[in-house]
Amino acid sequence: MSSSDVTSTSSPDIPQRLLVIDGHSMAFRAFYALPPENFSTDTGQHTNAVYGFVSMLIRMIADHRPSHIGVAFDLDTPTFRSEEYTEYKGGRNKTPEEFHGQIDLIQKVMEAMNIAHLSVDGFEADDIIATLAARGEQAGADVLVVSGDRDAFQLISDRTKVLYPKKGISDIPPMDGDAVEAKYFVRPERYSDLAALVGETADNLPGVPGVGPKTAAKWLNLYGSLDGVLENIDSIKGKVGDSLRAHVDDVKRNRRLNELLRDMDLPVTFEALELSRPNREAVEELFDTLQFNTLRKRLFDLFGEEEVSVEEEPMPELARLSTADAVAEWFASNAGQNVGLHVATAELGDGGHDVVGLAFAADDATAYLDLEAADAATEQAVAGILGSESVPKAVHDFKRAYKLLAERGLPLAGVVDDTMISAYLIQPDRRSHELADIAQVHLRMSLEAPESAGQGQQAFDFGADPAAPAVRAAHLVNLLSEYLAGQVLQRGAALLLKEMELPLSVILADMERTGIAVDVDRLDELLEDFTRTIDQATQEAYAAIGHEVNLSSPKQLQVVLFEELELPKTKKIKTGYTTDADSLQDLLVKTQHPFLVALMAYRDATKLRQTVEGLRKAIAEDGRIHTTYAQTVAATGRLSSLNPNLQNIPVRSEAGRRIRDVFVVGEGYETLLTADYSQIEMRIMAHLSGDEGLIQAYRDGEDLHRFVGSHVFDVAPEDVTSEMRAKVKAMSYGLAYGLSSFGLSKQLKISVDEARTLMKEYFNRFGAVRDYLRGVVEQARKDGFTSTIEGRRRYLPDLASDNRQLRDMAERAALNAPIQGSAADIIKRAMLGVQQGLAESGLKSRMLLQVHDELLFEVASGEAEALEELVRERMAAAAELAVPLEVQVGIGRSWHDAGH
DNA sequence: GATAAAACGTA
DNA sequence: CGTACGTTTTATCC
Repeated sequence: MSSSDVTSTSSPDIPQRLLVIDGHSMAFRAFYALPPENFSTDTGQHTNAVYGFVSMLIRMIADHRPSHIGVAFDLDTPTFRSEEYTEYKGGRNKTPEEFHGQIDLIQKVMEAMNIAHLSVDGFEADDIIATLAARGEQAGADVLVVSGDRDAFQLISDRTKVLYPKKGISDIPPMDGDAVEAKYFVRPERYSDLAALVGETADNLPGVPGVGPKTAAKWLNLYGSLDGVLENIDSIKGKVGDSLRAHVDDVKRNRRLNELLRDMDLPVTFEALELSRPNREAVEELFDTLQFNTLRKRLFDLFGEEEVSVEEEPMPELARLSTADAVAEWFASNAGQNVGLHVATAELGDGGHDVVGLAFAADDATAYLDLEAADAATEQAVAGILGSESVPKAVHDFKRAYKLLAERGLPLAGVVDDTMISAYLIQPDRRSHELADIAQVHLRMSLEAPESAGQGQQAFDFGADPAAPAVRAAHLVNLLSEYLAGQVLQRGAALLLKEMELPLSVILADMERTGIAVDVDRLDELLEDFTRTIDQATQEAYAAIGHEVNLSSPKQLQVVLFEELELPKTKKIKTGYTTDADSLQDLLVKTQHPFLVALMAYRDATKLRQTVEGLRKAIAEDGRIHTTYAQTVAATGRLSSLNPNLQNIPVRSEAGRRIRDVFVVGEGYETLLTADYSQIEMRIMAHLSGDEGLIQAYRDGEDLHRFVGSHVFDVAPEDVTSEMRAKVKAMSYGLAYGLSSFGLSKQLKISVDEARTLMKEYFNRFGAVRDYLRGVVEQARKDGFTSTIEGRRRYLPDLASDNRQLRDMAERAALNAPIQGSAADIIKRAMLGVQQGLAESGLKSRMLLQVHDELLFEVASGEAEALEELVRERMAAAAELAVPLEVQVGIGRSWHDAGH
């Protein structure tokens, strides 16, 4: 049996999730987000709300993957609420002219998409929503209500959450009971009571003057409910008590009106809300008249990607581990096998995550441990399991799990597989290695548990209980680990996984947790400085052209440069002509126009300010910046750094280096120490090519570029000019990237002929390099992959593509991957060696950052000399090449000082 | 409101 | 028409 993602019909094997949307609320949101003047058809019908609505809907379906959807709309006719209270929802502004007709159009789109929409005379959309949500719950589905109306909070339960859009609908966590309580100090069941007391301006329902959520919540929590408050109304003291007594009728009325009906007599069943595929023809026709073109593709892409799921074995029965004995027993009875582990988390208000439980999956058994409910003995027992090297575990995203557990004081060791890393080693070019994706790709299984597999056990009820999804994840990790292990072995990556990537995860986790200290005051000074420079450059730019323009807008700059100033055209890009830094420099040389000078100064300074602002925001409570290293992103095997990216902190310009100077040694440590490999990629090229000349030059410790220059230009080494050296240097590095003579000529601003001659001379003298580069591509075409020195592969199917551009790109990637990748392997090995050395020697100094060929350390008091020796030795010993690995070390109070 | 494109910082 | 990344801002959608 197979089923698809969003189009699952009556197949019972996907957990049901109902999305209930407040149609008007979302339409208005869309309307005010998009300017109506930019969205209208030739007939003059505005479509901004329609466009925004559909755009958001697509995003919501993609994000939340509902099995059922219902959209509720209000009617213009009176409702039972306005009958009772004529001012209900009064005082609202009239809907703008441009909004007219758009609700009708939205409903037409819903019909074309086969999405149920409802409106009922005499009732509000909110009542329909409440009724649909209730029916969804009765049918056993999870419910997500999308509404901009706070009254919807009363619907929140174990099964129902509310998406209350602040700005957009993306990337905001749905509100659950805890979120309501955090914001309003009462549980969702009491929210309507609170709203009755406080009032709701949006509905024109005045509350008790002087009473806000805090006071209302205090009363409600004291007396249990609004009824309780009213029963004790005379015992409430003070001005607010008087105020309450004076407005008690308002409160009662508010409470009557804000209660949503959950049992309306609706003409649709829950089954009728089931999401099916859009009616393609109807959508095509409607989008033709609406003149929606880009949305069409997004919509069909959404429904186009069919995910196929295989019929699967039932998931093993779930054990709840709530005692230390239960933990010990479970692991004893599953001893000897790799256990899939998933760390269950709950979202914190600040965007962080908190560990709430642990799910385990062996081959024939699964277990969940609720850490929030666990007593000390149970936690201690599981800590013993987690920290045990002899209990083998498989995890998805080991580094994250390790950090999460560490935050809670729990260890994590004995991890023999990380399914994320395994998947990455097998397919390093994939953009996502998330559990849901790789489970789909490798197992054809969905992260969402088939309900049938649960055999009706409550254990697999996808309600508020975090156990079910966590156990499902652990189960998939268990299955994936077994499957991927075979693949990893087949592709010769087993050692990379076990001896490099897995131990590295721990090192990276510790580096991330440690972070690096920054001097906040200096950072703020820089911000001011750069801002001043920006202002000045802005004024100069305006003065040069006699009017204002958004200097950050390439589009507007094109108009200024190529239309107003009629400067020579630059390189063509999709949107016209480029205004990038290289081109501006060219234009400056050609025209000397003062606007260009000001613009370039503006660009420099804004870039620097952005960097500073980003760093400023990234400072944690401990005064340090904690980056996150991505271990499974770069296709070559490099790490990448994000939130913030600390691998692209400026260093080339003087102003940029001032930013490096704010990264400083932290409290309790003596200084920073930086160590970087000298010309590691060139050395790898010398090694891989086996070129005798290059190898000898490195062995003799010669200035490589001077040496190469003397051969290419046929002069004595001492007669190599700095210009010659620069050319050769650019060419040497360019070769590792697949640089063409055309590209070289552009970079060096020389003729293509001259560039070609230069390359020819180079290859005449260093023929092994040419042979190597040719051989790499040839071998890759034959094997389908390239390999680094450590055997890390990159698969390049595009080498066989008919598309010339794709094929050329793949060839350049093939040239570069073994070089960049080998360098990545070497520094990873160095990190392992250094860390081991630190542990063995008992030094207190610690590794903070990795920047591809550089490691930055925080040096403990008195350890500078010992650390330098250790780092030099371990980095140099990270690989056995035909040439020596040279390491440069610098020491200083800041990253800048250490590096210069 | 969501997404694509341009620009630019690093190795 | 040189590889590998991440972040920010603006323009676009009709």
